[in-house]
Amino acid sequence: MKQKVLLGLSGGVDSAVAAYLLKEDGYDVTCAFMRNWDSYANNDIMGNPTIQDDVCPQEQDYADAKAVADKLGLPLLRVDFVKEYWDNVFTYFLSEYKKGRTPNPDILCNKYIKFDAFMKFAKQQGFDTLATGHYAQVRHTSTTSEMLRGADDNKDQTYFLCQITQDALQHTLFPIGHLEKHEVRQLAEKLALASVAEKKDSTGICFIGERNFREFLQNYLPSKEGTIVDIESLETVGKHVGVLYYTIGQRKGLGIGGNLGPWFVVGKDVEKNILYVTNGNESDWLYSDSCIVSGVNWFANELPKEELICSAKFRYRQKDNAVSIRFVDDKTVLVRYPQGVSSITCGQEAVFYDQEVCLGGGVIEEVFKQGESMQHKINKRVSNAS
RNA sequence: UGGGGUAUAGCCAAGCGGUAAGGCACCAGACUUUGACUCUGGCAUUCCACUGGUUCGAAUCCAGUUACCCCAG
Repeated sequence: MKQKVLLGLSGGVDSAVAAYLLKEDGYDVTCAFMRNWDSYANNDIMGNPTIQDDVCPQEQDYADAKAVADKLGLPLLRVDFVKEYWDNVFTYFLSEYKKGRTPNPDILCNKYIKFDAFMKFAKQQGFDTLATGHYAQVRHTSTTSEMLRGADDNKDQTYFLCQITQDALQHTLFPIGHLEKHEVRQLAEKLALASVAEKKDSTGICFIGERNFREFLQNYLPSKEGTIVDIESLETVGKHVGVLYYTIGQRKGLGIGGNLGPWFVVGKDVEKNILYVTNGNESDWLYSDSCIVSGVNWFANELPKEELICSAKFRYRQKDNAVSIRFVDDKTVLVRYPQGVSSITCGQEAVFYDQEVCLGGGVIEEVFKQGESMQHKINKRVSNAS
């Protein structure tokens, strides 16, 4: 009997080709189009470039997905996790921003929606396996499954998948993970999947889309003007419109002119509504050498007992950083990188790799330099001056 | 109201008689399933504080006006 697979079909080229490959491999494939965001119900008005369009992008994506499913002769379901997305992803997203941190919603979307809510739906509907068009690979063994980077290292998406459970991984297929993007497009071309073959890669928050980000946040978090202070001289160098809208390492949107070159955000005081910046991208205030990562999801059954030498990414598409990590408890690791890495941001994810294997990842809680938290360094600098 | 100095795009800032460098900011693209970073392009068609003058030709020289700064009082 053919294995039943439920494939998330987004209306993009990757999942379309994944559908074809699964079918070729002899699976009994059903497709599902997911809708997780309702712009009107979710008050996603400001900063939304398509809010006035006649055809909303989601429906266009559905039409494109439908065309693919029809072309391949596969059934297409529609599923709706708008409530789950709001409750499990977006609520957390906003609460993190309110704390002055910078969350990564797409990692939560994979954890709670695609590989949890959607996975449960699949099981209820009698599917053995879930598939998606991610650039990632799974290696199944008798006891566990490993997640490997996608073969196209320019498109590798394991970073976003670091929080899915071992159990979910065991029931997952990534049909295009061994391909490179241009091969996927070629296949789509060859199969005459006209609706998606030349479609531009989607960007922005998954299921929400490209937004003017500051305006997007303003739909949910109030503006509150304040000062921008140079952490070096402690002089006011500009004004901001809301400390929550900026992130560590950010250059654009500060509006600071003058002759000192570009400025970068190094920290913020949410209470006092002050944004701290530094001059030049080589500034010491941007570089840290260790951090604490919490809520770690580790794919292997056993946690390493000793310090482990591996590599890490602190943001998507960042080059691998050489690190050593040590578990301080079963969900928390201390990550060290004495060479120094710039702009590591609390709330973002640190994801660990051993060569091609994605080991797991967790949320960056606190960032240190020479044993002192970057936040403390800022606080100390400010209080020493006053 | 003595003397000296400076006035160039939103902010800095080159230019010193031959027809407006550069940086920051900003805007637009590219890159990108988060936020960022990065890259590329655009950004004073000339009233270069203002008004006259010299010159084939001035932001650049001269005179006056105005504003600000500094040193003296």
